[in-house]
Amino acid sequence: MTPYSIPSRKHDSASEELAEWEVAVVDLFLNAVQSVGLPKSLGQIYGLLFCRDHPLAMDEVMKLLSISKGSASQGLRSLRQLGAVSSVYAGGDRKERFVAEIRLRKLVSGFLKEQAEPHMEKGVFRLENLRKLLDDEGDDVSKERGVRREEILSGWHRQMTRLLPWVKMIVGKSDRLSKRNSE
Amino acid sequence: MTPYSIPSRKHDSASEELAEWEVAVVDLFLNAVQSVGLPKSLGQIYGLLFCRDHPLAMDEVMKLLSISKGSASQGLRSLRQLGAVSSVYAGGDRKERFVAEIRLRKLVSGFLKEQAEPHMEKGVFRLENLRKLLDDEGDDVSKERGVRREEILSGWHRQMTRLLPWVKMIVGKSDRLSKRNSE
DNA sequence: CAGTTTGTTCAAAAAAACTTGAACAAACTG
DNA sequence: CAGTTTGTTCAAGTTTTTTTGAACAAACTG
Repeated sequence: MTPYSIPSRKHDSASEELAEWEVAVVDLFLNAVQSVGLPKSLGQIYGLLFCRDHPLAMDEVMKLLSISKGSASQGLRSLRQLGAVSSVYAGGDRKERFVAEIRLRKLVSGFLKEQAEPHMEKGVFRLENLRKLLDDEGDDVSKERGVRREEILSGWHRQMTRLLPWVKMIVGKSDRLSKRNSE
Repeated sequence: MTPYSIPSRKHDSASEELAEWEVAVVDLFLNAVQSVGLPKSLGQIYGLLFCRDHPLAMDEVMKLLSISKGSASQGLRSLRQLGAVSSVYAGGDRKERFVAEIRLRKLVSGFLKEQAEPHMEKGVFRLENLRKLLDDEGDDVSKERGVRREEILSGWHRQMTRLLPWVKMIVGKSDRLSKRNSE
């Protein structure tokens, strides 16, 4: 377009706009997180940090992704809670800066701990409640049917509870094999 | 409330209202499906069918759950596509009736096939696109960084691809152990 | 066939989820 | 301390998703 190549001073960390491939990565994560039911700004932010070698501060994230202060703040908090980013206070600077966690094992186990496990716990209470309702059920035919259903659900719950550790283990293993271990 | 207990003739299949425990089960599934990113009407419908011993027709589902024709129609179609319900044409009746699949193995593999696998395939194309963009990247420093990221993403993709069969296997195994096998 | 039953589709309405930005708080700085 | 920088919160606005119901199609029925 312009006769001379775009000037835009590049400092790697914190250039003013994203490289084309970075846009593609951000978009990739945007889609990926939506598929597991997380807000897309989480994906954008994580994707950006994933691309960079050096920590970014919140205002840089806002500018590079053109998102609001609120989204950036809340998004970074959620990502930290998921264990997907960690913050560092580097440089003489007072700013908090963020880096992406890139060990799949950590990402998966953080996701499971924050998303799956709470659901499993809620499930325990729902099953307890169900048993209580069945105790009170007057109609014997209905009650018998309900008891059978409760047994099935309890079985499912037990099986899902068993599955989670395996998922962590399998992902962790491959992670360890694919590169030299870093933890 | 009323001096005499509610009359409501009960025929098990297709009584006019849900037992208290059935409401609890419907609500349980409503929450469960939302946690995996599916519309809540899917959970309600599945939950209702899960409770019943006999197939229900669409109009019965609509009435029992107070949902619209459109929701029932679309919901049942999605559930069938996921392999979570199957339809039967029983009785002299021309109506299509539905029963819930209650083998966890089937439910999980249906979910993975319809939800997870399409995402994994899309991932292949995204990675291809990323490599193409990196070929075109002019800035050598940025390109080098991008290539490293692409390697990480490819590794993740490979690992997730490996995980899926294990999930099916583990759930399938426990399923087989917990009750006599039925397939 | 005219009428009935059964089920699908899709535009519009409703509900849910996400984002924004202004107001606020906290911590530093000169 | 008055001023600045950094970050959080939340009500209001926007966008996305889901639900509704009326119109339509298909298949049977007398």
